[in-house]
Amino acid sequence: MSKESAPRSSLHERIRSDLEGKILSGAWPPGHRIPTEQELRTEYGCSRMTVNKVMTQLANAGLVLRRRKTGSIVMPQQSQNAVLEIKDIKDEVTAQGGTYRHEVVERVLRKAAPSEAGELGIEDGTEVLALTCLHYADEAPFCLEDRVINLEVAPAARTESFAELAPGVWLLRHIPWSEAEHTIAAVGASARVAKLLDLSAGTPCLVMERRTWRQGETVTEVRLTYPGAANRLSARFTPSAT
Amino acid sequence: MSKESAPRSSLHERIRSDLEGKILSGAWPPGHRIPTEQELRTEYGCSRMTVNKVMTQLANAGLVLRRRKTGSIVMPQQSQNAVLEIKDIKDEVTAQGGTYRHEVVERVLRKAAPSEAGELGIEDGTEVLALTCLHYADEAPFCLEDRVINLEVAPAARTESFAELAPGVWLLRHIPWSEAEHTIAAVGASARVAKLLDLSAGTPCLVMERRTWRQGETVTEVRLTYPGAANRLSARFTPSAT
DNA sequence: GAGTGGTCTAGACCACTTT
DNA sequence: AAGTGGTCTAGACCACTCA
Repeated sequence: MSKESAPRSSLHERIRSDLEGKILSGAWPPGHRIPTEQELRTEYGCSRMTVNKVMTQLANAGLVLRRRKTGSIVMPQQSQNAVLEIKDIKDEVTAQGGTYRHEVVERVLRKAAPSEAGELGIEDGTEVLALTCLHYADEAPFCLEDRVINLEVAPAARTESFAELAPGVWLLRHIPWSEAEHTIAAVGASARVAKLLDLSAGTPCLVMERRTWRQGETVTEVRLTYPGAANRLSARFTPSAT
Repeated sequence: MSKESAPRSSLHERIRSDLEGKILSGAWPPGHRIPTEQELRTEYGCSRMTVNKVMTQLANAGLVLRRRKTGSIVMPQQSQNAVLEIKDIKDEVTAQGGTYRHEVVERVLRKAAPSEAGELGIEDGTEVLALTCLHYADEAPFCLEDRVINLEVAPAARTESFAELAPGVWLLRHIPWSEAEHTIAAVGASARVAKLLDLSAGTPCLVMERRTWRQGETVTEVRLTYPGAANRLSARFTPSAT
């Protein structure tokens, strides 16, 4: 069997759009039973593999719930779980037309303190690199970066100055991560933060802490402090994950 | 051709894990050329469809870059773009073993003011429902919710008291969303916020604004204000999207 | 022109779940 | 026992891109 015409979008994409539309428009409300793969195959005049591909994608995206024997239904209860994209610092600035630069304020090679080792989930005395950087937008400091790098996982960082590439970007290029954890909070600026970011003490700041692992080993832990009023984290997204 | 044994995990899952391991461990560094589908087919002794399925997933997850003729490579530059999950307010509390309740402080049915209509991207005079709610954890207020609902899209909200279900959850159950946008910032508590959340004015607070659309129409806009010190948003995730 | 991925098919067997 | 999704195959044609 051969196909005949030039498909602007692929068949499974068109089927997917069609089904997504029915779900997101509310035409098929949560809990609504979706035709079986056999029925869809007939409806769209294609093979079962093709509709199966679409349904698998929709299930991964969390739009439908698939069950054997009873068939698939529209996901009964959409999760409020949503996701916020965290952008690269440089991109944040340049996207707004600003000029970006960063500066390494402090660079200390030392052994992990016991408390630190516990936090990082590494052994006492493991060598780490502690960095403090300032990120500037149009020559005004707008982000303070306090970072600890596990040299056991990222030995190449030992001799890296981070003058050209900021630590975050450098790490991404050299050490792929497999898992990460974020925490975001609002805190008043400490004396140190106030001085470095040129604020008055107590100014509300957005603090993001991120820890990154590669295959179970901690790669790095970083705290990014932004003056809260001037800078925002934002993102636009859809409920689909695929 | 038939299969013989009981696969603990499916074949494509095992192939995927294998390839992911090679990429995430660094054995295949960014830019490394991945065997062609033909080679993988031979290596794993399966059909091309199966390796194609795996490679498609890895490409969707952003781990590999696929190109015709030249073949696929490990994604040269992992994006720092990551995602932060935003959880349901009630789940946030109960996950920590607290007791949760909410209270509707104010409920006003009115026509959208011109400025508001502009923000929401709706027409002047569209009827909206403005809500103010307090969310309590163990009887202490921990989140202030200011919400506007577009009644044109969600007419059922007109007669809903939101006494049982908080507005966020109610909307999820009744009006599926297709797109959303988040913004997070740190601000000092205003007099109004301080009073409602029982804080002193100027206390750093985490403010999350979320706007939700369904098929291009604004469904709702909400501002959630959390005392910054006590509450944090956090999430754990992997770079894979699939 | 040749190599690669993108897509699709027709059919098959299996696993799970409900009846 | 029967219905449904989960997976896999062998083969095919096409589209894109490089040489």
